[in-house]
Amino acid sequence: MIYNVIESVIGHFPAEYKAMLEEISTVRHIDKEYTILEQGKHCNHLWFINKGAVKAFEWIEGNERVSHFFLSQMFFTNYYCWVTKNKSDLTYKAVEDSEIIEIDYPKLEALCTRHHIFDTIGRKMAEKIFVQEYFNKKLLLNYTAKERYEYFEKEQPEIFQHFNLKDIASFIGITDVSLSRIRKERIPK
Amino acid sequence: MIYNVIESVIGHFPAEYKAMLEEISTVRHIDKEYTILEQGKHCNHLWFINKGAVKAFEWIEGNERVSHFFLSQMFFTNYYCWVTKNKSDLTYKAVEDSEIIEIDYPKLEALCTRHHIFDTIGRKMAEKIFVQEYFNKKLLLNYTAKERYEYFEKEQPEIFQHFNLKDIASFIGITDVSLSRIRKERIPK
DNA sequence: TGACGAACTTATCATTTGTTAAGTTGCGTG
DNA sequence: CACGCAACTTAACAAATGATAAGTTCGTCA
Repeated sequence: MIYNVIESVIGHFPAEYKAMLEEISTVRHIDKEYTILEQGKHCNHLWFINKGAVKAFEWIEGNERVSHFFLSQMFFTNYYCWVTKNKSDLTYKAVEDSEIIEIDYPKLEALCTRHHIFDTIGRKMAEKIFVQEYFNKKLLLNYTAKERYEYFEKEQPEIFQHFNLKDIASFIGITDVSLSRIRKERIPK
Repeated sequence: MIYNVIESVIGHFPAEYKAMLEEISTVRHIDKEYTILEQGKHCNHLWFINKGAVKAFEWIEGNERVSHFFLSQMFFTNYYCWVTKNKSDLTYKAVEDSEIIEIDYPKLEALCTRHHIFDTIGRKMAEKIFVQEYFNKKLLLNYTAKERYEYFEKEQPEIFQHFNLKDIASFIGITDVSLSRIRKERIPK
């Protein structure tokens, strides 16, 4: 539930604010393969996944380069777009039939200026996004593909239940063929 | 000048606030190789470089893995520490004799709660740090070592005037020997 | 139920990067 | 001034990853 996630970050979230948030939110049921936001378009929403799974990727020389995975009970948006006001560098696509809450960003900004609590939520979320990016950058810089694979296998096994190995390979920074080789070498161990 | 940098971000920065900032700041002259913040210690400051150059790195299997370069007229700190309250994962060291302004973080936080303008500065800076990390992560994920080298050579040539090639190689994610090879292959072109 | 395609694996060879060690250059310092 | 050291390069070989193509498995759907 979206309020559980919010309250885990800021503590109690009063009913009056819940009502405000609901006013600018829409629940959407989307099919597998549905494109939520396309590369080159502006990002005007914040999303929350009630059920399902979403990936974010970029076209690099004809291949999808996956940079983010989002699962049930996660918020997602292109924070880079919000900060820079640029068009989206990524495409966001559902990999399963999903139910998402779509929150209007301009209206959310308006709430932020009028109610400090929304500002706090926004800041805390931005901090979480930063730490996530920072961590993943360190993983890419400091560890081998094999170590990165083993990390995700051990620490984020849920990913393997929702995304295919080609997308996971891309996320790790290697090809699907290389990942297959790494997986093979691990079995006799 | 530090105020030019601040005003480039938020516009006019009134004299009364300048005085407040100066009260919690100390100008320090440090030697080449001086360690400003050590891995494993808490990060309680924000720094601004009046003159000089600073690198941030982490010990990975006996090698320095450089993750950040900072030059004159730049702010720097370990933002990850501020967000998570963890001890520093990086060591920050001057690579030249430098002059830096050291700003007390707890006192800065106190100013933030009392004067909204400091909060705004903090948020804008955090956004810049995020975009920087995001960009560098994309560079690592989407481009080859050679492309990354060419990017820095073209877009950030100042780096080459202050940091040695071993540190630059580390920053790009390869060994100094590999970087040397890449540089060699480029000359006959 | 049978054909197709997506997901994944395997094999082979090319390319990139790492590792080790030796060589060169230039600068600071006793 | 000469010595030593740090920065950088070069060479030879090893290891990791990419690219291409073919093979396997399995679920979907006409």
